[in-house]
Amino acid sequence: MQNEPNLPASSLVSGAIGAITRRIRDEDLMPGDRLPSEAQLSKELNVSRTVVREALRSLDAMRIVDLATGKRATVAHIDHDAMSLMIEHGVHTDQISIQQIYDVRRTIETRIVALAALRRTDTEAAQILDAAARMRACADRPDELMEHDLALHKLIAGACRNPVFELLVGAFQGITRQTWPVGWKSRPTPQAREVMIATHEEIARAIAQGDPQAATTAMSIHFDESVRALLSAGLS
Amino acid sequence: MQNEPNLPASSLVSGAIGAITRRIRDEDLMPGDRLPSEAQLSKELNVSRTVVREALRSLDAMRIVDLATGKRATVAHIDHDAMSLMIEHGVHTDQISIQQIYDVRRTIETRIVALAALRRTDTEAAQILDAAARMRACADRPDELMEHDLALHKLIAGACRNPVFELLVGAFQGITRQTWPVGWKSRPTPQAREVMIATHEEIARAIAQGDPQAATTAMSIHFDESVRALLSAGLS
DNA sequence: TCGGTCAAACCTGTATGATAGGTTTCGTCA
DNA sequence: TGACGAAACCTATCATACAGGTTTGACCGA
Repeated sequence: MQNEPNLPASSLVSGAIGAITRRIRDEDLMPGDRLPSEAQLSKELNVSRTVVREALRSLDAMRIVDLATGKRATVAHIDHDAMSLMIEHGVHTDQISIQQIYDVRRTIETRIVALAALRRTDTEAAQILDAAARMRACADRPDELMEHDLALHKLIAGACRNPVFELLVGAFQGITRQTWPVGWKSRPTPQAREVMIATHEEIARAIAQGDPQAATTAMSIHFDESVRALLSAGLS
Repeated sequence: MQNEPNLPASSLVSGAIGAITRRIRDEDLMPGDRLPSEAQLSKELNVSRTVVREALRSLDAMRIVDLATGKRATVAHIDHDAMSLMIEHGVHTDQISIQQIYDVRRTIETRIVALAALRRTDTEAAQILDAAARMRACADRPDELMEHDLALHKLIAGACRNPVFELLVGAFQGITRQTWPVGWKSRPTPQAREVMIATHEEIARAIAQGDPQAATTAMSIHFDESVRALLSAGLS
Protein backbone atom coordinates (compact mmCIF):
# COMPACT_ATOMS: atom_id res chain seq x y z
CA MET A 1 0.00 0.00 0.00
CA GLN A 2 2.20 2.77 -1.22
CA ASN A 3 -0.29 5.00 -2.96
CA GLU A 4 -0.76 8.71 -2.62
CA PRO A 5 -4.22 9.80 -1.55
CA ASN A 6 -6.42 10.70 -4.46
CA LEU A 7 -6.05 14.50 -4.36
CA PRO A 8 -5.23 17.33 -6.73
CA ALA A 9 -1.66 18.30 -5.86
CA SER A 10 -2.26 21.96 -6.41
CA SER A 11 -2.23 23.77 -3.06
CA LEU A 12 -0.49 23.88 0.28
CA VAL A 13 -3.71 22.74 1.94
CA SER A 14 -4.08 19.71 -0.29
CA GLY A 15 -0.42 18.95 0.31
CA ALA A 16 -1.02 19.09 4.03
CA ILE A 17 -4.07 16.84 3.70
CA GLY A 18 -1.90 14.30 1.91
CA ALA A 19 0.89 14.57 4.47
CA ILE A 20 -1.44 14.10 7.40
CA THR A 21 -3.20 11.20 5.70
CA ARG A 22 0.14 9.58 4.98
CA ARG A 23 1.22 10.06 8.56
CA ILE A 24 -1.89 8.28 9.81
CA ARG A 25 -1.17 5.42 7.45
CA ASP A 26 2.59 5.22 7.91
CA GLU A 27 2.40 5.23 11.68
CA ASP A 28 -0.47 2.73 11.73
CA LEU A 29 -2.58 5.14 13.72
CA MET A 30 -5.93 3.82 14.90
CA PRO A 31 -9.18 5.61 15.75
CA GLY A 32 -8.67 7.68 18.87
CA ASP A 33 -4.92 8.07 18.40
CA ARG A 34 -3.68 11.65 18.67
CA LEU A 35 -2.00 13.62 15.97
CA PRO A 36 0.62 16.32 16.61
CA SER A 37 -0.67 19.77 17.49
CA GLU A 38 -1.45 22.33 14.81
CA ALA A 39 1.69 24.22 15.81
CA GLN A 40 3.82 21.12 15.46
CA LEU A 41 2.33 20.17 12.11
CA SER A 42 2.81 23.74 10.94
CA LYS A 43 6.50 23.46 11.81
CA GLU A 44 6.97 20.01 10.33
CA LEU A 45 5.18 20.78 7.08
CA ASN A 46 6.69 24.26 6.85
CA VAL A 47 3.31 25.95 6.32
CA SER A 48 1.33 28.41 8.35
CA ARG A 49 -1.11 27.34 10.98
CA THR A 50 -3.91 28.54 8.69
CA VAL A 51 -3.01 25.86 6.15
CA VAL A 52 -2.86 23.19 8.81
CA ARG A 53 -6.22 24.22 10.18
CA GLU A 54 -7.86 24.15 6.78
CA ALA A 55 -6.35 20.75 6.08
CA LEU A 56 -7.55 19.38 9.39
CA ARG A 57 -10.97 20.88 8.81
CA SER A 58 -11.13 19.12 5.46
CA LEU A 59 -10.13 15.84 7.06
CA ASP A 60 -12.74 16.41 9.75
CA ALA A 61 -15.39 16.94 7.06
CA MET A 62 -14.49 13.56 5.59
CA ARG A 63 -14.53 11.97 9.04
CA ILE A 64 -10.90 11.01 8.83
CA VAL A 65 -9.98 13.01 11.94
CA ASP A 66 -11.95 14.36 14.88
CA LEU A 67 -11.43 17.96 16.05
CA ALA A 68 -12.32 19.33 19.48
CA THR A 69 -11.62 22.56 21.37
CA GLY A 70 -8.45 22.40 23.45
CA LYS A 71 -7.57 18.91 22.21
CA ARG A 72 -5.32 17.73 19.45
CA ALA A 73 -6.91 16.16 16.41
CA THR A 74 -7.49 12.44 16.74
CA VAL A 75 -7.98 9.73 14.13
CA ALA A 76 -11.70 9.25 13.53
CA HIS A 77 -13.99 6.25 13.38
CA ILE A 78 -15.65 5.89 10.01
CA ASP A 79 -18.97 7.61 9.88
CA HIS A 80 -21.68 8.20 7.29
CA ASP A 81 -22.19 11.91 7.87
CA ALA A 82 -20.07 13.14 5.01
CA MET A 83 -21.46 10.58 2.59
CA SER A 84 -24.94 11.52 3.62
CA LEU A 85 -24.25 15.17 2.80
CA MET A 86 -22.77 14.22 -0.51
CA ILE A 87 -25.73 12.11 -1.51
CA GLU A 88 -28.15 14.84 -0.44
CA HIS A 89 -26.12 17.35 -2.42
CA GLY A 90 -26.41 15.14 -5.48
CA VAL A 91 -30.17 14.97 -5.11
CA HIS A 92 -30.65 18.69 -4.45
CA THR A 93 -28.56 19.64 -7.44
CA ASP A 94 -30.44 17.25 -9.73
CA GLN A 95 -27.42 15.03 -10.26
CA ILE A 96 -29.01 12.03 -8.59
CA SER A 97 -32.65 10.93 -8.69
CA ILE A 98 -34.63 9.29 -5.94
CA GLN A 99 -35.23 6.22 -8.07
CA GLN A 100 -31.50 5.85 -8.63
CA ILE A 101 -30.95 5.89 -4.91
CA TYR A 102 -33.67 3.30 -4.38
CA ASP A 103 -32.13 1.06 -7.03
CA VAL A 104 -28.87 1.14 -5.10
CA ARG A 105 -30.63 0.68 -1.79
CA ARG A 106 -32.53 -2.32 -3.11
CA THR A 107 -29.31 -3.82 -4.42
CA ILE A 108 -27.37 -3.45 -1.21
CA GLU A 109 -30.17 -4.00 1.27
CA THR A 110 -31.21 -7.32 -0.25
CA ARG A 111 -27.63 -8.46 0.24
CA ILE A 112 -27.42 -6.92 3.70
CA VAL A 113 -30.56 -8.66 4.90
CA ALA A 114 -29.23 -12.04 3.73
CA LEU A 115 -26.00 -11.44 5.62
CA ALA A 116 -27.93 -10.28 8.67
CA ALA A 117 -29.97 -13.49 8.63
CA LEU A 118 -26.71 -15.45 8.60
CA ARG A 119 -24.71 -13.36 11.02
CA ARG A 120 -27.06 -11.77 13.55
CA THR A 121 -26.64 -12.38 17.24
CA ASP A 122 -29.61 -13.39 19.33
CA THR A 123 -29.61 -9.91 20.86
CA GLU A 124 -29.73 -8.34 17.43
CA ALA A 125 -32.52 -10.65 16.33
CA ALA A 126 -34.54 -9.62 19.37
CA GLN A 127 -33.89 -5.94 18.67
CA ILE A 128 -34.94 -6.35 15.05
CA LEU A 129 -38.14 -8.15 16.05
CA ASP A 130 -38.78 -5.44 18.59
CA ALA A 131 -38.37 -2.67 16.03
CA ALA A 132 -40.85 -4.40 13.73
CA ALA A 133 -43.29 -4.79 16.62
CA ARG A 134 -42.93 -1.10 17.38
CA MET A 135 -43.75 -0.31 13.79
CA ARG A 136 -46.93 -2.36 14.19
CA ALA A 137 -47.77 -0.49 17.39
CA CYS A 138 -47.30 2.93 15.72
CA ALA A 139 -49.26 2.16 12.58
CA ASP A 140 -51.49 5.19 13.08
CA ARG A 141 -48.65 7.56 14.01
CA PRO A 142 -46.53 8.07 10.87
CA ASP A 143 -43.75 10.07 12.50
CA GLU A 144 -43.01 7.38 15.05
CA LEU A 145 -43.57 4.65 12.50
CA MET A 146 -40.89 6.22 10.33
CA GLU A 147 -38.40 6.34 13.19
CA HIS A 148 -38.89 2.65 13.90
CA ASP A 149 -38.69 1.85 10.21
CA LEU A 150 -35.38 3.71 9.95
CA ALA A 151 -34.15 2.08 13.15
CA LEU A 152 -35.04 -1.36 11.79
CA HIS A 153 -33.01 -0.82 8.63
CA LYS A 154 -30.12 0.44 10.70
CA LEU A 155 -30.24 -2.59 12.99
CA ILE A 156 -30.27 -4.92 9.99
CA ALA A 157 -27.27 -3.13 8.55
CA GLY A 158 -25.44 -3.52 11.84
CA ALA A 159 -26.24 -7.22 11.98
CA CYS A 160 -24.69 -7.88 8.56
CA ARG A 161 -21.17 -7.40 9.95
CA ASN A 162 -19.92 -5.34 7.06
CA PRO A 163 -19.12 -1.74 8.00
CA VAL A 164 -19.08 -0.62 4.38
CA PHE A 165 -22.68 -1.71 3.92
CA GLU A 166 -23.48 -0.03 7.20
CA LEU A 167 -21.84 3.18 5.99
CA LEU A 168 -23.87 3.11 2.81
CA VAL A 169 -27.17 2.53 4.58
CA GLY A 170 -26.30 5.49 6.78
CA ALA A 171 -25.36 7.55 3.76
CA PHE A 172 -28.86 7.11 2.31
CA GLN A 173 -30.63 7.76 5.55
CA GLY A 174 -31.03 11.49 5.05
CA ILE A 175 -32.78 11.09 1.72
CA THR A 176 -34.74 8.11 3.04
CA ARG A 177 -35.99 10.22 5.90
CA GLN A 178 -36.99 12.99 3.51
CA THR A 179 -38.87 10.71 1.14
CA TRP A 180 -40.50 8.43 3.68
CA PRO A 181 -43.54 10.66 4.36
CA VAL A 182 -44.19 10.96 0.63
CA GLY A 183 -44.13 7.21 0.20
CA TRP A 184 -46.36 6.64 3.17
CA LYS A 185 -48.94 9.16 2.00
CA SER A 186 -48.97 7.75 -1.48
CA ARG A 187 -49.86 4.26 -0.37
CA PRO A 188 -53.48 4.47 -1.43
CA THR A 189 -55.35 2.37 1.13
CA PRO A 190 -55.07 1.14 4.70
CA GLN A 191 -54.51 -2.28 3.12
CA ALA A 192 -51.47 -1.03 1.26
CA ARG A 193 -50.11 0.47 4.45
CA GLU A 194 -50.78 -2.78 6.25
CA VAL A 195 -48.76 -4.65 3.63
CA MET A 196 -45.81 -2.36 4.28
CA ILE A 197 -45.85 -3.09 7.98
CA ALA A 198 -46.42 -6.82 7.45
CA THR A 199 -43.48 -6.93 5.06
CA HIS A 200 -41.19 -5.44 7.68
CA GLU A 201 -42.45 -8.02 10.16
CA GLU A 202 -41.66 -10.74 7.64
CA ILE A 203 -38.17 -9.34 7.17
CA ALA A 204 -37.62 -9.40 10.91
CA ARG A 205 -38.99 -12.91 11.21
CA ALA A 206 -36.75 -14.22 8.46
CA ILE A 207 -33.68 -12.69 10.05
CA ALA A 208 -34.58 -14.07 13.47
CA GLN A 209 -35.07 -17.50 11.91
CA GLY A 210 -31.74 -17.25 10.15
CA ASP A 211 -33.36 -17.68 6.76
CA PRO A 212 -31.44 -15.59 4.19
CA GLN A 213 -33.65 -16.58 1.26
CA ALA A 214 -36.86 -15.57 2.98
CA ALA A 215 -35.20 -12.38 4.20
CA THR A 216 -34.02 -11.50 0.72
CA THR A 217 -37.44 -12.15 -0.77
CA ALA A 218 -39.21 -10.05 1.83
CA MET A 219 -36.75 -7.19 1.44
CA SER A 220 -37.11 -7.31 -2.34
CA ILE A 221 -40.89 -7.11 -2.02
CA HIS A 222 -40.50 -4.20 0.38
CA PHE A 223 -38.35 -2.25 -2.03
CA ASP A 224 -40.48 -3.02 -5.05
CA GLU A 225 -43.46 -1.65 -3.19
CA SER A 226 -41.62 1.39 -1.92
CA VAL A 227 -40.39 2.24 -5.40
CA ARG A 228 -43.91 1.91 -6.71
CA ALA A 229 -45.27 4.14 -3.96
CA LEU A 230 -42.66 6.82 -4.58
CA LEU A 231 -43.19 6.63 -8.33
CA SER A 232 -46.92 7.07 -7.95
CA ALA A 233 -46.14 10.12 -5.82
CA GLY A 234 -44.13 11.58 -8.66
CA LEU A 235 -40.72 11.00 -7.15
CA SER A 236 -38.62 9.84 -10.05
CA MET B 1 -37.45 18.72 1.68
CA GLN B 2 -37.06 20.83 4.75
CA ASN B 3 -34.34 19.00 6.62
CA GLU B 4 -31.22 20.33 8.22
CA PRO B 5 -27.97 18.85 7.01
CA ASN B 6 -26.74 16.06 9.23
CA LEU B 7 -24.12 18.00 11.20
CA PRO B 8 -23.13 18.51 14.82
CA ALA B 9 -24.38 22.03 15.58
CA SER B 10 -21.51 22.87 17.84
CA SER B 11 -19.28 25.45 16.12
CA LEU B 12 -19.36 28.53 13.93
CA VAL B 13 -17.76 26.55 11.14
CA SER B 14 -20.38 23.83 11.23
CA GLY B 15 -23.04 26.52 11.35
CA ALA B 16 -21.54 28.11 8.26
CA ILE B 17 -21.40 24.73 6.51
CA GLY B 18 -25.10 24.32 7.20
CA ALA B 19 -25.92 27.84 6.04
CA ILE B 20 -24.03 27.45 2.79
CA THR B 21 -25.56 24.05 2.16
CA ARG B 22 -29.01 25.44 2.80
CA ARG B 23 -28.34 28.32 0.47
CA ILE B 24 -27.39 25.93 -2.34
CA ARG B 25 -30.59 24.01 -1.76
CA ASP B 26 -32.94 26.93 -1.22
CA GLU B 27 -31.77 28.80 -4.28
CA ASP B 28 -31.83 25.65 -6.41
CA LEU B 29 -28.20 26.14 -7.35
CA MET B 30 -26.80 23.76 -9.90
CA PRO B 31 -23.23 22.58 -10.54
CA GLY B 32 -21.18 25.49 -11.80
CA ASP B 33 -23.34 28.16 -10.18
CA ARG B 34 -21.39 30.71 -8.20
CA LEU B 35 -21.71 31.37 -4.50
CA PRO B 36 -21.16 34.78 -2.90
CA SER B 37 -17.58 35.76 -2.12
CA GLU B 38 -15.94 34.83 1.15
CA ALA B 39 -16.19 38.48 2.22
CA GLN B 40 -19.90 38.57 1.44
CA LEU B 41 -20.59 35.30 3.23
CA SER B 42 -18.57 36.55 6.19
CA LYS B 43 -20.82 39.61 6.36
CA GLU B 44 -24.07 37.72 5.85
CA LEU B 45 -23.27 35.02 8.39
CA ASN B 46 -21.69 37.46 10.82
CA VAL B 47 -18.51 35.39 11.21
CA SER B 48 -14.89 35.99 10.35
CA ARG B 49 -13.43 35.17 7.00
CA THR B 50 -11.51 32.36 8.70
CA VAL B 51 -14.74 30.59 9.59
CA VAL B 52 -16.07 30.99 6.07
CA ARG B 53 -12.86 29.67 4.57
CA GLU B 54 -12.84 26.64 6.85
CA ALA B 55 -16.47 25.95 6.02
CA LEU B 56 -15.81 26.24 2.30
CA ARG B 57 -12.75 24.06 2.63
CA SER B 58 -14.88 21.43 4.37
CA LEU B 59 -17.46 21.61 1.60
CA ASP B 60 -14.69 21.37 -0.97
CA ALA B 61 -13.39 18.22 0.74
CA MET B 62 -16.84 16.68 0.38
CA ARG B 63 -17.03 17.80 -3.23
CA ILE B 64 -20.07 19.95 -2.60
CA VAL B 65 -18.32 23.10 -3.78
CA ASP B 66 -15.31 23.77 -5.97
CA LEU B 67 -12.66 26.30 -4.89
CA ALA B 68 -10.18 28.05 -7.17
CA THR B 69 -7.71 30.92 -6.77
CA GLY B 70 -9.22 34.26 -7.68
CA LYS B 71 -12.66 32.80 -8.30
CA ARG B 72 -15.67 32.50 -6.06
CA ALA B 73 -16.67 29.06 -4.88
CA THR B 74 -18.97 27.23 -7.25
CA VAL B 75 -21.37 24.35 -6.72
CA ALA B 76 -19.58 21.10 -7.52
CA HIS B 77 -20.41 18.06 -9.61
CA ILE B 78 -20.57 14.91 -7.53
CA ASP B 79 -17.27 13.12 -7.43
CA HIS B 80 -15.88 10.03 -5.77
CA ASP B 81 -12.66 11.55 -4.42
CA ALA B 82 -13.83 12.11 -0.88
CA MET B 83 -15.53 8.73 -0.66
CA SER B 84 -12.39 7.12 -1.94
CA LEU B 85 -10.36 8.75 0.83
CA MET B 86 -12.89 7.68 3.41
CA ILE B 87 -12.84 4.07 2.28
CA GLU B 88 -9.05 4.04 2.20
CA HIS B 89 -9.02 5.54 5.68
CA GLY B 90 -11.30 2.76 6.90
CA VAL B 91 -8.97 0.14 5.48
CA HIS B 92 -5.75 1.72 6.78
CA THR B 93 -7.18 2.07 10.27
CA ASP B 94 -8.40 -1.54 10.33
CA GLN B 95 -12.04 -0.53 10.40
CA ILE B 96 -12.79 -2.10 7.03
CA SER B 97 -11.36 -5.28 5.54
CA ILE B 98 -10.58 -5.96 1.92
CA GLN B 99 -13.04 -8.85 1.85
CA GLN B 100 -15.79 -6.58 3.11
CA ILE B 101 -15.10 -4.18 0.28
CA TYR B 102 -15.15 -7.00 -2.24
CA ASP B 103 -18.46 -8.23 -0.88
CA VAL B 104 -19.91 -4.78 -1.50
CA ARG B 105 -18.26 -4.52 -4.88
CA ARG B 106 -19.63 -7.90 -5.92
CA THR B 107 -23.09 -6.87 -4.78
CA ILE B 108 -23.16 -3.59 -6.65
CA GLU B 109 -21.15 -4.57 -9.70
CA THR B 110 -23.33 -7.57 -10.52
CA ARG B 111 -26.28 -5.15 -10.52
CA ILE B 112 -24.34 -2.52 -12.45
CA VAL B 113 -23.33 -4.93 -15.19
CA ALA B 114 -26.94 -6.03 -15.67
CA LEU B 115 -28.02 -2.41 -16.00
CA ALA B 116 -25.14 -1.71 -18.35
CA ALA B 117 -26.23 -4.60 -20.58
CA LEU B 118 -29.70 -3.07 -20.71
CA ARG B 119 -28.77 0.58 -21.00
CA ARG B 120 -25.46 0.88 -22.83
CA THR B 121 -25.17 2.86 -26.03
CA ASP B 122 -23.48 1.37 -29.06
CA THR B 123 -20.51 3.64 -28.43
CA GLU B 124 -20.22 2.43 -24.87
CA ALA B 125 -20.47 -1.18 -25.97
CA ALA B 126 -17.62 -0.61 -28.42
CA GLN B 127 -15.52 1.05 -25.73
CA ILE B 128 -16.15 -1.79 -23.33
CA LEU B 129 -15.19 -4.38 -25.95
CA ASP B 130 -12.12 -2.33 -26.74
CA ALA B 131 -11.04 -2.21 -23.11
CA ALA B 132 -11.38 -5.99 -22.84
CA ALA B 133 -9.35 -6.40 -26.02
CA ARG B 134 -6.67 -4.17 -24.58
CA MET B 135 -6.55 -6.33 -21.49
CA ARG B 136 -5.96 -9.33 -23.77
CA ALA B 137 -3.21 -7.45 -25.58
CA CYS B 138 -1.45 -6.52 -22.31
CA ALA B 139 -1.64 -9.94 -20.71
CA ASP B 140 2.11 -10.01 -20.12
CA ARG B 141 2.32 -6.44 -18.84
CA PRO B 142 0.53 -6.32 -15.47
CA ASP B 143 0.70 -2.55 -14.98
CA GLU B 144 -1.04 -1.83 -18.23
CA LEU B 145 -3.38 -4.75 -17.77
CA MET B 146 -4.51 -3.26 -14.48
CA GLU B 147 -5.19 0.12 -16.04
CA HIS B 148 -7.39 -1.44 -18.71
CA ASP B 149 -9.11 -3.59 -16.11
CA LEU B 150 -9.88 -0.50 -14.02
CA ALA B 151 -10.98 1.40 -17.11
CA LEU B 152 -13.31 -1.44 -18.08
CA HIS B 153 -15.04 -1.41 -14.71
CA LYS B 154 -15.36 2.34 -14.93
CA LEU B 155 -16.89 2.18 -18.40
CA ILE B 156 -19.38 -0.43 -17.23
CA ALA B 157 -20.34 1.78 -14.30
CA GLY B 158 -20.87 4.68 -16.68
CA ALA B 159 -23.06 2.60 -18.95
CA CYS B 160 -25.44 1.65 -16.12
CA ARG B 161 -26.90 5.17 -16.04
CA ASN B 162 -26.95 5.44 -12.27
CA PRO B 163 -24.55 8.06 -10.91
CA VAL B 164 -24.74 6.64 -7.40
CA PHE B 165 -23.42 3.29 -8.58
CA GLU B 166 -20.80 5.16 -10.54
CA LEU B 167 -19.80 7.09 -7.44
CA LEU B 168 -19.45 3.89 -5.46
CA VAL B 169 -17.33 2.16 -8.09
CA GLY B 170 -15.10 5.23 -8.05
CA ALA B 171 -15.01 5.19 -4.27
CA PHE B 172 -13.54 1.68 -4.30
CA GLN B 173 -11.07 2.38 -7.06
CA GLY B 174 -8.22 3.42 -4.77
CA ILE B 175 -8.34 0.20 -2.80
CA THR B 176 -8.94 -1.80 -5.96
CA ARG B 177 -5.83 -0.31 -7.48
CA GLN B 178 -3.83 -1.13 -4.37
CA THR B 179 -4.98 -4.74 -4.16
CA TRP B 180 -4.94 -5.56 -7.85
CA PRO B 181 -1.22 -6.45 -8.06
CA VAL B 182 -1.59 -8.77 -5.07
CA GLY B 183 -4.51 -10.58 -6.70
CA TRP B 184 -2.70 -10.87 -10.00
CA LYS B 185 0.42 -12.30 -8.43
CA SER B 186 -1.52 -14.77 -6.37
CA ARG B 187 -3.23 -16.33 -9.37
CA PRO B 188 -1.11 -19.45 -9.38
CA THR B 189 -0.78 -20.38 -13.05
CA PRO B 190 -0.88 -18.83 -16.51
CA GLN B 191 -4.16 -20.71 -16.88
CA ALA B 192 -5.66 -18.94 -13.89
CA ARG B 193 -4.57 -15.61 -15.29
CA GLU B 194 -6.04 -16.52 -18.66
CA VAL B 195 -9.36 -17.23 -16.98
CA MET B 196 -9.36 -13.74 -15.50
CA ILE B 197 -8.87 -12.14 -18.88
CA ALA B 198 -11.38 -14.43 -20.56
CA THR B 199 -13.95 -13.59 -17.91
CA HIS B 200 -13.57 -9.90 -18.62
CA GLU B 201 -14.02 -10.61 -22.31
CA GLU B 202 -17.18 -12.54 -21.52
CA ILE B 203 -18.46 -9.62 -19.45
CA ALA B 204 -17.83 -7.25 -22.33
CA ARG B 205 -19.48 -9.61 -24.80
CA ALA B 206 -22.58 -10.00 -22.68
CA ILE B 207 -22.93 -6.23 -22.32
CA ALA B 208 -22.46 -5.68 -26.03
CA GLN B 209 -25.10 -8.33 -26.75
CA GLY B 210 -27.48 -6.71 -24.27
CA ASP B 211 -27.71 -9.87 -22.21
CA PRO B 212 -28.05 -8.93 -18.50
CA GLN B 213 -28.19 -12.53 -17.28
CA ALA B 214 -24.99 -13.54 -19.01
CA ALA B 215 -23.35 -10.31 -17.85
CA THR B 216 -24.39 -10.90 -14.26
CA THR B 217 -23.13 -14.49 -14.35
CA ALA B 218 -19.77 -13.50 -15.78
CA MET B 219 -19.33 -10.67 -13.29
CA SER B 220 -20.21 -13.00 -10.41
CA ILE B 221 -17.62 -15.50 -11.60
CA HIS B 222 -15.07 -12.71 -11.89
CA PHE B 223 -15.66 -11.57 -8.33
CA ASP B 224 -15.72 -15.05 -6.88
CA GLU B 225 -12.34 -15.66 -8.49
CA SER B 226 -10.91 -12.34 -7.39
CA VAL B 227 -12.01 -12.88 -3.82
CA ARG B 228 -10.40 -16.32 -3.88
CA ALA B 229 -7.18 -14.92 -5.28
CA LEU B 230 -7.01 -12.18 -2.65
CA LEU B 231 -7.84 -14.64 0.12
CA SER B 232 -5.08 -16.96 -0.99
CA ALA B 233 -2.75 -13.96 -0.86
CA GLY B 234 -3.72 -13.38 2.76
CA LEU B 235 -5.85 -10.31 2.16
CA SER B 236 -8.82 -10.82 4.41
C1' DT C 1 -21.65 47.28 -33.72
C1' DC C 2 -18.40 44.01 -32.29
C1' DG C 3 -14.15 42.34 -30.60
C1' DG C 4 -9.76 43.14 -28.37
C1' DT C 5 -7.09 45.37 -24.79
C1' DC C 6 -6.12 47.08 -20.41
C1' DA C 7 -6.65 48.79 -15.84
C1' DA C 8 -9.21 48.78 -11.74
C1' DA C 9 -11.85 46.27 -8.74
C1' DC C 10 -12.73 41.99 -7.04
C1' DC C 11 -11.28 37.61 -5.14
C1' DT C 12 -8.72 33.84 -3.01
C1' DG C 13 -4.53 31.48 -0.64
C1' DT C 14 -1.46 32.18 2.76
C1' DA C 15 0.91 34.30 6.58
C1' DT C 16 1.13 36.56 11.06
C1' DG C 17 -0.34 38.11 15.53
C1' DA C 18 -3.73 38.16 19.17
C1' DT C 19 -7.25 36.60 22.55
C1' DA C 20 -10.68 33.66 24.94
C1' DG C 21 -11.64 29.49 26.56
C1' DG C 22 -10.84 24.27 26.83
C1' DT C 23 -7.46 20.35 27.93
C1' DT C 24 -3.36 18.12 29.64
C1' DT C 25 0.50 17.60 32.50
C1' DC C 26 2.97 17.73 36.58
C1' DG C 27 4.15 19.12 41.18
C1' DT C 28 2.44 19.19 45.82
C1' DC C 29 0.05 17.58 49.71
C1' DA C 30 -2.70 14.66 52.63
C1' DT D 1 -2.01 6.70 45.91
C1' DG D 2 -5.38 10.01 44.74
C1' DA D 3 -6.98 14.77 44.62
C1' DC D 4 -6.15 19.48 43.60
C1' DG D 5 -4.40 23.42 41.37
C1' DA D 6 -1.40 26.01 38.44
C1' DA D 7 1.21 26.29 34.40
C1' DA D 8 1.74 24.86 29.92
C1' DC D 9 -0.44 23.35 26.03
C1' DC D 10 -4.07 23.57 22.62
C1' DT D 11 -7.84 25.06 19.64
C1' DA D 12 -11.57 28.41 17.68
C1' DT D 13 -12.03 32.69 16.15
C1' DC D 14 -10.81 37.30 14.90
C1' DA D 15 -8.14 40.87 12.51
C1' DT D 16 -4.75 42.55 9.28
C1' DA D 17 -1.75 42.18 5.45
C1' DC D 18 0.14 40.86 1.00
C1' DA D 19 0.86 38.23 -3.39
C1' DG D 20 -1.16 36.57 -7.17
C1' DG D 21 -5.39 35.11 -9.97
C1' DT D 22 -10.06 36.55 -12.00
C1' DT D 23 -13.74 39.52 -13.48
C1' DT D 24 -15.70 43.61 -15.15
C1' DG D 25 -16.24 47.62 -17.67
C1' DA D 26 -14.39 51.42 -20.25
C1' DC D 27 -12.11 52.58 -24.35
C1' DC D 28 -10.57 52.17 -28.99
C1' DG D 29 -10.18 50.51 -33.62
C1' DA D 30 -11.99 48.00 -37.50
